[in-house]
Amino acid sequence: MFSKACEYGIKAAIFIAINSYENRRVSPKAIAQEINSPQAFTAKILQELVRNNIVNSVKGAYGGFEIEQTNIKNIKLSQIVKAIDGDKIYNGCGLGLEKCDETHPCPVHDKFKDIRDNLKYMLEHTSLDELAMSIQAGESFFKT
Amino acid sequence: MFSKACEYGIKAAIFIAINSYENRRVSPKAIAQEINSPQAFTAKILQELVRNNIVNSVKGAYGGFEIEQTNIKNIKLSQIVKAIDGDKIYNGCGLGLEKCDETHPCPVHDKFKDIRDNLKYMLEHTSLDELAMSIQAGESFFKT
DNA sequence: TTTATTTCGGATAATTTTATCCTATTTATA
DNA sequence: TATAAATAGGATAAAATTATCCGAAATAAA
Repeated sequence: MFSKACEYGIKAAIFIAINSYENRRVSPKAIAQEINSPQAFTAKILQELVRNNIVNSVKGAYGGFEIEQTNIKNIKLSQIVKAIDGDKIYNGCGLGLEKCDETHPCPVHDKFKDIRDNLKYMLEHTSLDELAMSIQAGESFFKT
Repeated sequence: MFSKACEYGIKAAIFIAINSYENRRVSPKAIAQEINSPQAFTAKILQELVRNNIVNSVKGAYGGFEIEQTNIKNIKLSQIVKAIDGDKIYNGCGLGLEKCDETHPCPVHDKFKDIRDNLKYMLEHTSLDELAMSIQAGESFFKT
């Protein structure tokens, strides 16, 4: 579904959100430990999230990654996914055709339509805030 | 969504089905041309479909790949996907957790539930026959 | 201003996926 | 039985993804 990079990116963003609500910046090291991901690779993905203005980074002592508290509710899963994996997951063709739409569909186009629309809707309507809350409430988990 | 191998496998199976209805066996070369895929790689994927009893191969002169006509209606997309990509697409965790279920969910588990269930249902209820018919009717296409 | 801390970013390596090539094996037919 | 036509399968290669390492740049605080 998502690439590993994207999975790490989503989990990292959630963890940063949780800490930003507590006014704490977090390091790639702390993030990687918490979400169970390779640290250096996670750091690369964080750079990508920074470039896409999803998280903010502060260099130097007492620095780290953070998200402006007022933004956490506005950030949608779709933004993170798009920043890392692009939008092929809900805009691409299920069978890899370059051009695939109503007028020139692949054999599974119609079958996938609802699923892809639902996926897109879900990603565009799920906020980082929701996900952070469920972790904080102990209702969901980063690691198995 | 699917791997390239799986995309090729699905398209190949559809093309074989169409030809099997006409009592024609097809070669990896003909398949690759029709579905726009690399021939040798496609041949590997065909072997996998043969091993999973989804298509039948006949070696030697006048040989090729075929599917028993009476089976075409019974073969579901889920069988092809499972043979090539496994079932992680609808049984795996959206964030890559080894163990992720109702009692120990990842942050997006609930959000993905309906989507994955719908995907699973669709794959399990879409037959090769349907897809072959839509191609034959000129209602869908293998290439862009 | 120096030092310690921290992210940034380039280089590289490992792994997986995708793709190619070549030979062995099988089989129908002449 | 010999031959031509096919698939099977092993060995590689290429490309993409995942992962690691290290020095440069930035920054807060002593």
